[in-house]
Amino acid sequence: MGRAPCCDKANVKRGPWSPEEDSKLKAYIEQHGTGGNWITLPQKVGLKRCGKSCRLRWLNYLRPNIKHGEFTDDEDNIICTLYMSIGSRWSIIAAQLPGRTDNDIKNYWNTRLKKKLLLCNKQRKDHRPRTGSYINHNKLEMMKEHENFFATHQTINNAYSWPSQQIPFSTLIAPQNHDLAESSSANSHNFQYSSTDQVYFSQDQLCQISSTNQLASMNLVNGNTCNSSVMISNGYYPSNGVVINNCLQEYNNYNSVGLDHDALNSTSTTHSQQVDKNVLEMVNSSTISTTSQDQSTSWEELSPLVNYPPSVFETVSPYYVFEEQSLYMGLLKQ
DNA sequence: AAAATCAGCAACCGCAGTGAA
DNA sequence: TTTCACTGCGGTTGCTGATTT
Repeated sequence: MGRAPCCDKANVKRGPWSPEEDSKLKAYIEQHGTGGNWITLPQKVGLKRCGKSCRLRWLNYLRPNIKHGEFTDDEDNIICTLYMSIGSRWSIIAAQLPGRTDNDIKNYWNTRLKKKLLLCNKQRKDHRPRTGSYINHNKLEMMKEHENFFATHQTINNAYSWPSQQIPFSTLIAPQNHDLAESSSANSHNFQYSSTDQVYFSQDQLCQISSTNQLASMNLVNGNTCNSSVMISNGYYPSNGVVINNCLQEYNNYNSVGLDHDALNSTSTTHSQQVDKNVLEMVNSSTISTTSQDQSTSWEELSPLVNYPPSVFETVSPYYVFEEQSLYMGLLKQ
Protein backbone atom coordinates (compact mmCIF):
# COMPACT_ATOMS: atom_id res chain seq x y z
CA MET A 1 0.00 0.00 0.00
CA GLY A 2 1.40 3.34 -1.00
CA ARG A 3 1.54 6.59 0.81
CA ALA A 4 -1.72 8.51 1.17
CA PRO A 5 -1.94 11.37 -1.32
CA CYS A 6 -1.45 14.85 0.08
CA CYS A 7 -4.69 16.02 -1.54
CA ASP A 8 -7.63 14.81 -3.54
CA LYS A 9 -6.12 14.64 -7.00
CA ALA A 10 -9.50 14.56 -8.66
CA ASN A 11 -10.57 17.87 -7.21
CA VAL A 12 -7.44 19.95 -7.63
CA LYS A 13 -6.45 21.92 -10.66
CA ARG A 14 -3.16 21.00 -12.26
CA GLY A 15 -0.97 22.52 -14.91
CA PRO A 16 0.06 26.10 -15.53
CA TRP A 17 -1.08 28.81 -13.17
CA SER A 18 -3.34 31.56 -14.42
CA PRO A 19 -2.63 35.22 -13.60
CA GLU A 20 -5.75 35.23 -11.43
CA GLU A 21 -4.50 32.32 -9.36
CA ASP A 22 -1.11 33.98 -9.05
CA SER A 23 -2.55 37.22 -7.82
CA LYS A 24 -4.85 35.47 -5.36
CA LEU A 25 -2.03 33.47 -3.86
CA LYS A 26 0.38 36.38 -3.80
CA ALA A 27 -2.11 38.74 -2.21
CA TYR A 28 -3.05 36.24 0.46
CA ILE A 29 0.49 35.34 1.44
CA GLU A 30 1.63 38.95 1.46
CA GLN A 31 -1.22 39.77 3.79
CA HIS A 32 -1.40 36.70 6.01
CA GLY A 33 1.76 34.73 5.41
CA THR A 34 1.66 31.01 4.81
CA GLY A 35 0.57 30.24 8.34
CA GLY A 36 3.11 27.46 8.36
CA ASN A 37 0.67 25.11 6.71
CA TRP A 38 0.70 24.76 2.96
CA ILE A 39 -1.86 21.98 2.93
CA THR A 40 -4.68 24.14 4.25
CA LEU A 41 -3.57 27.26 2.42
CA PRO A 42 -5.40 26.65 -0.87
CA GLN A 43 -8.74 26.47 0.95
CA LYS A 44 -8.05 29.72 2.76
CA VAL A 45 -6.99 31.41 -0.45
CA GLY A 46 -9.88 29.96 -2.40
CA LEU A 47 -7.79 28.03 -4.86
CA LYS A 48 -8.45 24.55 -6.17
CA ARG A 49 -4.81 23.69 -5.99
CA CYS A 50 -2.70 21.22 -4.06
CA GLY A 51 -0.80 22.77 -1.17
CA LYS A 52 2.45 21.54 -2.56
CA SER A 53 1.65 23.21 -5.84
CA CYS A 54 0.97 26.50 -4.05
CA ARG A 55 4.21 26.26 -2.16
CA LEU A 56 6.15 25.58 -5.34
CA ARG A 57 4.49 28.42 -7.18
CA TRP A 58 5.25 30.83 -4.38
CA LEU A 59 8.84 29.77 -3.87
CA ASN A 60 9.78 29.51 -7.51
CA TYR A 61 7.84 32.33 -9.02
CA LEU A 62 5.76 34.64 -6.86
CA ARG A 63 7.85 35.45 -3.84
CA PRO A 64 9.65 38.80 -3.81
CA ASN A 65 13.13 39.32 -5.24
CA ILE A 66 13.03 36.32 -7.52
CA LYS A 67 15.52 36.83 -10.30
CA HIS A 68 14.68 35.50 -13.74
CA GLY A 69 16.66 35.67 -16.94
CA GLU A 70 20.23 35.07 -17.95
CA PHE A 71 22.78 33.81 -15.48
CA THR A 72 25.93 35.85 -15.17
CA ASP A 73 29.43 34.44 -15.52
CA ASP A 74 29.88 34.86 -11.79
CA GLU A 75 26.79 32.80 -11.18
CA ASP A 76 28.03 30.17 -13.63
CA ASN A 77 31.28 29.94 -11.74
CA ILE A 78 29.60 29.65 -8.40
CA ILE A 79 27.27 26.94 -9.63
CA CYS A 80 30.12 24.95 -11.12
CA THR A 81 32.32 25.35 -8.09
CA LEU A 82 29.59 24.23 -5.77
CA TYR A 83 28.49 21.41 -8.03
CA MET A 84 32.02 20.10 -8.06
CA SER A 85 32.16 20.08 -4.33
CA ILE A 86 28.72 19.02 -3.23
CA GLY A 87 27.01 17.64 -6.29
CA SER A 88 23.40 18.22 -7.15
CA ARG A 89 22.31 19.73 -3.88
CA TRP A 90 20.45 22.49 -5.60
CA SER A 91 18.94 24.07 -2.55
CA ILE A 92 22.36 24.62 -1.03
CA ILE A 93 23.65 26.02 -4.29
CA ALA A 94 20.60 28.24 -4.60
CA ALA A 95 21.26 29.60 -1.13
CA GLN A 96 24.48 31.09 -2.48
CA LEU A 97 22.74 32.85 -5.34
CA PRO A 98 20.28 35.43 -4.07
CA GLY A 99 17.11 35.54 -6.13
CA ARG A 100 17.72 32.22 -7.83
CA THR A 101 15.69 29.17 -7.01
CA ASP A 102 16.89 25.62 -6.78
CA ASN A 103 14.56 24.70 -9.61
CA ASP A 104 15.97 27.46 -11.78
CA ILE A 105 19.52 26.41 -11.13
CA LYS A 106 18.73 22.76 -11.67
CA ASN A 107 17.10 23.52 -15.00
CA TYR A 108 19.91 25.81 -16.00
CA TRP A 109 22.48 23.18 -15.15
CA ASN A 110 20.66 20.36 -16.92
CA THR A 111 19.86 22.28 -20.06
CA ARG A 112 22.80 24.59 -20.57
CA LEU A 113 25.68 24.65 -18.14
CA LYS A 114 26.33 20.93 -18.27
CA LYS A 115 26.46 21.00 -22.05
CA LYS A 116 28.74 23.99 -21.92
CA LEU A 117 31.15 22.10 -19.73
CA LEU A 118 31.00 19.00 -21.86
CA LEU A 119 31.67 21.01 -24.96
CA CYS A 120 34.61 22.74 -23.35
CA ASN A 121 35.93 19.45 -22.13
CA LYS A 122 35.74 17.99 -25.61
CA GLN A 123 37.53 20.98 -27.04
CA ARG A 124 40.25 20.63 -24.48
CA LYS A 125 40.74 16.98 -25.31
CA ASP A 126 40.86 17.77 -29.00
CA HIS A 127 43.52 20.38 -28.49
CA ARG A 128 45.53 18.72 -25.79
CA PRO A 129 48.02 16.57 -27.71
CA ARG A 130 48.84 19.09 -30.40
CA THR A 131 49.24 22.33 -28.59
CA GLY A 132 50.21 21.62 -25.03
CA SER A 133 50.25 25.36 -24.75
CA TYR A 134 48.63 25.60 -21.41
CA ILE A 135 50.69 23.08 -19.55
CA ASN A 136 54.37 22.83 -19.00
CA HIS A 137 56.64 20.04 -20.04
CA ASN A 138 56.61 18.30 -16.68
CA LYS A 139 52.89 18.15 -16.69
CA LEU A 140 52.88 16.67 -20.16
CA GLU A 141 55.23 13.98 -18.99
CA MET A 142 53.15 13.43 -15.94
CA MET A 143 50.04 13.08 -18.05
CA LYS A 144 51.77 10.60 -20.27
CA GLU A 145 52.85 8.60 -17.26
CA HIS A 146 49.37 8.59 -15.91
CA GLU A 147 47.81 7.57 -19.15
CA ASN A 148 50.30 4.77 -19.60
CA PHE A 149 49.77 3.75 -16.05
CA PHE A 150 46.04 3.62 -16.32
CA ALA A 151 46.15 1.96 -19.69
CA THR A 152 47.94 -0.95 -18.10
CA HIS A 153 45.86 -1.06 -14.93
CA GLN A 154 42.34 -1.67 -16.01
CA THR A 155 41.20 -4.31 -13.58
CA ILE A 156 39.40 -3.47 -10.44
CA ASN A 157 41.61 -5.46 -8.13
CA ASN A 158 44.75 -3.51 -8.77
CA ALA A 159 46.17 -1.10 -6.26
CA TYR A 160 46.91 2.42 -7.36
CA SER A 161 49.13 5.19 -6.21
CA TRP A 162 49.66 8.72 -7.33
CA PRO A 163 53.03 10.01 -8.32
CA SER A 164 55.00 11.83 -5.72
CA GLN A 165 53.90 15.37 -5.19
CA GLN A 166 53.31 17.22 -1.96
CA ILE A 167 49.70 18.13 -1.52
CA PRO A 168 47.64 19.37 1.32
CA PHE A 169 44.87 16.89 1.84
CA SER A 170 41.72 18.89 1.54
CA THR A 171 39.67 19.17 4.66
CA LEU A 172 36.64 19.24 2.45
CA ILE A 173 36.62 15.50 2.73
CA ALA A 174 35.82 15.65 6.39
CA PRO A 175 32.32 16.82 7.08
CA GLN A 176 32.70 16.01 10.71
CA ASN A 177 34.77 18.15 12.95
CA HIS A 178 37.22 15.64 14.29
CA ASP A 179 40.88 15.97 14.79
CA LEU A 180 43.14 13.71 12.93
CA ALA A 181 43.34 11.10 15.59
CA GLU A 182 45.34 8.07 16.33
CA SER A 183 43.06 5.14 16.62
CA SER A 184 43.45 2.44 19.23
CA SER A 185 45.57 0.58 16.79
CA ALA A 186 49.04 2.01 17.08
CA ASN A 187 49.67 1.84 13.41
CA SER A 188 46.50 3.27 12.01
CA HIS A 189 44.85 6.60 11.50
CA ASN A 190 41.21 7.22 11.68
CA PHE A 191 40.23 8.95 8.51
CA GLN A 192 39.07 12.06 10.25
CA TYR A 193 40.20 15.61 9.90
CA SER A 194 39.06 18.80 11.44
CA SER A 195 38.12 21.84 9.46
CA THR A 196 41.38 23.46 10.39
CA ASP A 197 43.71 20.56 9.78
CA GLN A 198 46.68 21.24 7.63
CA VAL A 199 47.51 17.65 6.97
CA TYR A 200 50.08 17.01 4.33
CA PHE A 201 50.87 13.75 2.69
CA SER A 202 52.96 13.10 -0.29
CA GLN A 203 50.84 11.55 -2.93
CA ASP A 204 52.83 8.37 -2.54
CA GLN A 205 51.90 8.37 1.09
CA LEU A 206 48.40 9.43 0.59
CA CYS A 207 46.74 6.22 -0.21
CA GLN A 208 46.43 3.28 -2.36
CA ILE A 209 43.07 2.14 -3.36
CA SER A 210 42.56 -1.53 -3.20
CA SER A 211 39.28 -2.88 -4.34
CA THR A 212 37.76 -6.26 -4.14
CA ASN A 213 34.58 -6.16 -6.09
CA GLN A 214 32.71 -3.37 -4.39
CA LEU A 215 34.39 -3.52 -1.05
CA ALA A 216 37.23 -1.12 -0.81
CA SER A 217 39.53 0.25 1.76
CA MET A 218 42.02 3.05 1.72
CA ASN A 219 45.44 2.22 2.95
CA LEU A 220 48.15 4.73 3.55
CA VAL A 221 51.20 3.49 1.80
CA ASN A 222 53.47 4.15 4.71
CA GLY A 223 51.93 1.25 6.58
CA ASN A 224 49.08 3.13 8.17
CA THR A 225 45.65 1.89 7.48
CA CYS A 226 42.53 3.80 6.97
CA ASN A 227 39.98 2.20 9.18
CA SER A 228 37.13 2.92 6.90
CA SER A 229 35.73 0.28 4.69
CA VAL A 230 33.08 1.27 2.28
CA MET A 231 30.95 -0.15 -0.43
CA ILE A 232 32.29 2.23 -2.94
CA SER A 233 30.05 2.03 -5.92
CA ASN A 234 26.91 1.84 -3.86
CA GLY A 235 27.75 4.92 -1.88
CA TYR A 236 27.95 3.34 1.53
CA TYR A 237 29.75 5.41 4.07
CA PRO A 238 32.23 4.67 6.77
CA SER A 239 30.87 4.99 10.25
CA ASN A 240 32.83 8.10 11.09
CA GLY A 241 30.94 10.02 8.47
CA VAL A 242 33.77 10.50 6.04
CA VAL A 243 32.83 9.50 2.58
CA ILE A 244 35.67 7.69 0.97
CA ASN A 245 34.02 8.28 -2.31
CA ASN A 246 34.25 11.95 -1.61
CA CYS A 247 37.77 11.59 -0.35
CA LEU A 248 38.81 10.60 -3.80
CA GLN A 249 36.68 13.20 -5.41
CA GLU A 250 37.87 15.94 -3.15
CA TYR A 251 41.41 14.84 -3.54
CA ASN A 252 40.97 15.48 -7.21
CA ASN A 253 38.91 18.58 -6.65
CA TYR A 254 41.63 19.98 -4.56
CA ASN A 255 44.11 19.60 -7.28
CA SER A 256 41.88 20.63 -10.12
CA VAL A 257 40.26 23.57 -8.41
CA GLY A 258 43.22 24.53 -6.35
CA LEU A 259 41.63 25.24 -3.02
CA ASP A 260 44.02 27.37 -1.04
CA HIS A 261 43.85 26.50 2.61
CA ASP A 262 46.10 29.31 3.74
CA ALA A 263 43.80 31.67 1.97
CA LEU A 264 40.78 29.96 3.38
CA ASN A 265 42.06 30.43 6.87
CA SER A 266 43.01 34.02 6.40
CA THR A 267 40.67 36.88 7.00
CA SER A 268 40.94 38.52 3.64
CA THR A 269 39.66 36.51 0.76
CA THR A 270 38.84 36.93 -2.86
CA HIS A 271 35.39 36.23 -4.12
CA SER A 272 36.21 32.76 -5.36
CA GLN A 273 37.98 31.98 -2.11
CA GLN A 274 34.88 33.11 -0.27
CA VAL A 275 32.88 30.69 -2.35
CA ASP A 276 35.28 27.93 -1.41
CA LYS A 277 34.90 28.95 2.20
CA ASN A 278 31.18 28.74 1.90
CA VAL A 279 31.52 25.31 0.40
CA LEU A 280 33.60 24.23 3.35
CA GLU A 281 31.09 25.58 5.78
CA MET A 282 28.21 23.97 4.00
CA VAL A 283 29.85 20.62 3.66
CA ASN A 284 31.04 20.72 7.23
CA SER A 285 27.60 21.53 8.50
CA SER A 286 25.48 19.38 6.28
CA THR A 287 24.63 15.77 6.66
CA ILE A 288 25.89 13.32 4.14
CA SER A 289 23.31 12.52 1.56
CA THR A 290 23.28 9.53 -0.68
CA THR A 291 21.74 11.56 -3.44
CA SER A 292 24.97 13.25 -4.25
CA GLN A 293 26.30 9.87 -5.25
CA ASP A 294 23.62 9.44 -7.80
CA GLN A 295 24.18 11.94 -10.53
CA SER A 296 22.10 11.93 -13.63
CA THR A 297 25.07 12.91 -15.71
CA SER A 298 27.70 10.26 -15.97
CA TRP A 299 30.82 11.11 -14.10
CA GLU A 300 32.89 9.79 -16.89
CA GLU A 301 31.68 12.65 -19.01
CA LEU A 302 32.25 15.41 -16.54
CA SER A 303 34.96 13.90 -14.44
CA PRO A 304 37.87 15.77 -15.90
CA LEU A 305 36.32 18.94 -14.64
CA VAL A 306 34.39 17.64 -11.72
CA ASN A 307 34.92 14.45 -9.74
CA TYR A 308 35.20 10.87 -10.57
CA PRO A 309 33.57 8.16 -8.62
CA PRO A 310 35.57 5.22 -7.40
CA SER A 311 33.46 2.88 -9.46
CA VAL A 312 35.09 4.27 -12.57
CA PHE A 313 38.24 5.36 -10.88
CA GLU A 314 40.43 2.72 -12.39
CA THR A 315 39.40 3.63 -15.90
CA VAL A 316 39.86 7.37 -15.75
CA SER A 317 43.15 9.07 -16.21
CA PRO A 318 43.97 11.54 -13.46
CA TYR A 319 45.42 13.75 -16.11
CA TYR A 320 43.30 16.77 -15.42
CA VAL A 321 44.00 16.62 -11.78
CA PHE A 322 47.09 18.67 -12.26
CA GLU A 323 45.68 21.49 -14.22
CA GLU A 324 45.22 24.96 -12.91
CA GLN A 325 42.09 26.40 -11.49
CA SER A 326 42.27 29.27 -13.90
CA LEU A 327 42.01 26.89 -16.81
CA TYR A 328 38.89 25.40 -15.43
CA MET A 329 37.37 28.74 -14.63
CA GLY A 330 38.44 30.10 -17.97
CA LEU A 331 36.45 27.43 -19.71
CA LEU A 332 33.26 28.91 -18.55
CA LYS A 333 33.96 32.08 -20.42
CA GLN A 334 34.41 30.43 -23.80
C1' DA B 1 4.46 25.57 -45.50
C1' DA B 2 4.19 21.60 -42.79
C1' DA B 3 6.19 18.14 -39.99
C1' DA B 4 9.72 16.72 -37.02
C1' DT B 5 12.96 17.63 -33.67
C1' DC B 6 15.07 20.25 -30.09
C1' DA B 7 15.55 23.24 -26.06
C1' DG B 8 13.92 25.55 -22.11
C1' DC B 9 11.31 25.63 -18.25
C1' DA B 10 7.24 25.21 -15.14
C1' DA B 11 5.13 21.93 -12.66
C1' DC B 12 4.50 17.40 -10.75
C1' DC B 13 5.87 13.15 -8.25
C1' DG B 14 7.50 10.58 -4.69
C1' DC B 15 10.94 9.87 -1.20
C1' DA B 16 13.18 11.22 3.09
C1' DG B 17 13.56 13.98 7.13
C1' DT B 18 11.35 16.19 10.96
C1' DG B 19 8.52 17.14 14.67
C1' DA B 20 4.20 16.88 17.07
C1' DA B 21 0.81 13.94 19.14
C1' DT C 1 8.66 4.77 21.25
C1' DT C 2 5.74 4.84 17.48
C1' DT C 3 2.87 6.86 14.16
C1' DC C 4 1.65 10.11 10.96
C1' DA C 5 1.08 14.63 8.83
C1' DC C 6 3.69 17.94 6.77
C1' DT C 7 7.65 20.05 4.46
C1' DG C 8 11.57 20.18 1.53
C1' DC C 9 14.18 18.33 -1.91
C1' DG C 10 15.86 16.20 -6.22
C1' DG C 11 14.47 13.77 -10.26
C1' DT C 12 11.31 13.57 -13.95
C1' DT C 13 7.62 14.83 -17.03
C1' DG C 14 5.25 17.28 -20.33
C1' DC C 15 4.03 21.61 -22.48
C1' DT C 16 5.37 25.36 -25.53
C1' DG C 17 7.97 27.95 -28.63
C1' DA C 18 12.04 27.82 -31.66
C1' DT C 19 14.64 25.69 -35.06
C1' DT C 20 15.64 22.40 -38.57
C1' DT C 21 14.47 19.32 -42.31
